[in-house]
Amino acid sequence: MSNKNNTLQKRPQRITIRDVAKLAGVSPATVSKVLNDAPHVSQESRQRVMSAVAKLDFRPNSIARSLKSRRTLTIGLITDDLEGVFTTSMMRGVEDVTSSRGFSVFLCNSYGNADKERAHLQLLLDKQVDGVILLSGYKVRERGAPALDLGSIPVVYLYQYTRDINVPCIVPDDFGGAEIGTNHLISLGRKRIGLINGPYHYEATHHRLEGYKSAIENAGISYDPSLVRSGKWYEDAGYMMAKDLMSMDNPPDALFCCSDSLAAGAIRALCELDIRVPDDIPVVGFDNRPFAAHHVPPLTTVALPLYEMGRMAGEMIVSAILGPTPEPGIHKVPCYLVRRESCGVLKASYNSVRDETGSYS
Amino acid sequence: MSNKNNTLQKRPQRITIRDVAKLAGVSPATVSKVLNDAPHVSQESRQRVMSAVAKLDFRPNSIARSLKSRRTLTIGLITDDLEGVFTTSMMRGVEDVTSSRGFSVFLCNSYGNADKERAHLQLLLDKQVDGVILLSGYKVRERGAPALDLGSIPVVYLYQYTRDINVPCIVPDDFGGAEIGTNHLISLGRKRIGLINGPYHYEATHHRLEGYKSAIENAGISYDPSLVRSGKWYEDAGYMMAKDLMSMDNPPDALFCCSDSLAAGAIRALCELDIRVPDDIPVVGFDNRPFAAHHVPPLTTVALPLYEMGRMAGEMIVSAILGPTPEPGIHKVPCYLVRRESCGVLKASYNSVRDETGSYS
DNA sequence: CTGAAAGCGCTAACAA
DNA sequence: TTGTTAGCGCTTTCAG
Repeated sequence: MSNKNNTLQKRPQRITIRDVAKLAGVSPATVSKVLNDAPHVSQESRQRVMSAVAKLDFRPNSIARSLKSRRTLTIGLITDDLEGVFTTSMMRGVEDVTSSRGFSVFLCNSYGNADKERAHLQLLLDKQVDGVILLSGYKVRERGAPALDLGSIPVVYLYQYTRDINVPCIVPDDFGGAEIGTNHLISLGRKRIGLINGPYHYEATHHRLEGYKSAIENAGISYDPSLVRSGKWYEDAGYMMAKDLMSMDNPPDALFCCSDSLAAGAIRALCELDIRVPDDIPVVGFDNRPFAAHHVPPLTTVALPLYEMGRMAGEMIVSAILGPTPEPGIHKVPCYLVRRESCGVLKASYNSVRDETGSYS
Repeated sequence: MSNKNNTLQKRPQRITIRDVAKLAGVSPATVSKVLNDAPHVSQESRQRVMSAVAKLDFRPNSIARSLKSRRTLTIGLITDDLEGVFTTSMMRGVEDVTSSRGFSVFLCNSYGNADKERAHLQLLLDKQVDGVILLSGYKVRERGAPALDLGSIPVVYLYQYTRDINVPCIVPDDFGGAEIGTNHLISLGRKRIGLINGPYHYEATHHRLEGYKSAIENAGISYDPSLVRSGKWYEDAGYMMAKDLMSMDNPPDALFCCSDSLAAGAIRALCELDIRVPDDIPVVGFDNRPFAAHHVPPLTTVALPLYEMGRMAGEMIVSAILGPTPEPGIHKVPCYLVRRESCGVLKASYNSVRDETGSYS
């Protein structure tokens, strides 16, 4: 039974390259060439094909094209935590870049579960994706490789350190970020800068400590380990560590906190101690979380370049697919300072930041 | 292996159904039948095929399958605002459901721009998606239809009212949610409940007002319009409206705010006026934003069922594709109350909510 | 410059 | 029950 008979209800037969060929009075091969900007087509044929395409509103079927060309112009994006606080900015970066290059992205959420990751990867492979981005909310990833062997399909790690050194891996420049934050406090004339850091099982914690030291020492201040604290990333931990630091005989004259939550907790502690921010103690945070702009006082903070990281991951995966092959290994994306009132009064308007306490108007 | 820039690199030949057939000593058609659990295959052939599949680690090529079957088991998810505060929960719901049904989802971000939406839809059509979900962060959508005619491809609207009544449209039950919030305050013995609402160009605003009225009147309290305020959704607006309400000769004895931001602003105002929350004035918010759990005091709030809405959208689109055809028109998903301290002391632990001020440990 | 022909990997009639 | 055949819609030699 020919399916010309049942064109009506189910899936109306779409226009094919043959229809275009017929209307233009050329062969399907010629239409294909025109569609792909291939050479060796007369101006005349090209014109006729183009107008036939326009007239029929023809669009080539990507599936058929992919089957032949073995390219789907499709990538998979697997995230550990779709609702993670850092995830969407990176996703947006990936999506912007890849879609501008004509790629589509399959969204997969693994919940950090290896079985789910494997299942998603399998499906992606079946669907012949051209590449995969593995995005993590900076969780510690035990595994150094994807949960499934991807064969020759390129992979890029986003916000996730890995032991697999043959693959590009995009992370923030935590060292540089810590330098920037510390230097800002130094530029305010502070000499005893307390560091409120995260737990040491995070890579970032070590890099940020080193960046802090580097800035301190470059300023000719000697590193004093008694000014350094480490704990969870949460608000409460910041509160505790700040109280602890301020109770020293020779307390710090500024606080650099390695997350905005820590900074919020620290400021709460300072508040309770009747220490004014920023007049007595300026405070710098890290991350540039949306709430930082609405904190009281608004937080000066070292911004994580999440969107840029996402863009870079997108560019790298596209590059790995279309060439040239990107450099494998760690790629650090610079952090930048966002100045707000927790480090001194600003005259102009703040850096514009999405309104976190209500983003719909 | 040379590879010029922008030259598509082809990947090595994968194992095909013919390889399996050869190894199993049967025809490709038989392999296909086994793979698709079709009848009329001997137990013997089935066994041999299965073991050949296992031995070769064969996986059918979805692209080839799709070309033939005209089904891609793929849907498109277009969001107005990938970084919107309500977006990811819904996305997660969609992803959970669709992936459990064997579908993959293409993620597209339109930035609320019709041209971008059109371009994405075009690409999705080219890639032969089986269905599309249009997700909005509850922005007002001027257009009542997708930016591109999708022909016979099913569409579901998520968190977005539309004039297109032939399509399923999933929204929260704002009316019911407002009833729940208001009733909670009534159950606390309050009689003059102030309503701090959003702007009237949102559908939700009207529904919530009606829900409030309904609850009030069902409780035998007569509706007093002087207790109702409307303004932007933001914190500042909540502050202003609360101040205004509390300056009345006969001020409210409770406040129902139609967003958590409004509630935060209202509480700030009450604080300034030395009015205690919840003892003098209990306050209920709306949305159950992550910060609500960490507010001081933690906010009792009417939760938007975002994840459930996402799941429902996923179920509907799958249903529209595989049958049975889902009911078109508006589907309201019930809101629910989350009790925290802004309405009275709680003995037990709070409802568990993701930690918003630092979700990584 | 153009088009006929041969597939990409899989499915589905239809014969055997 | 099985295998043969004929495509899905497009690309790509390779003769003409």
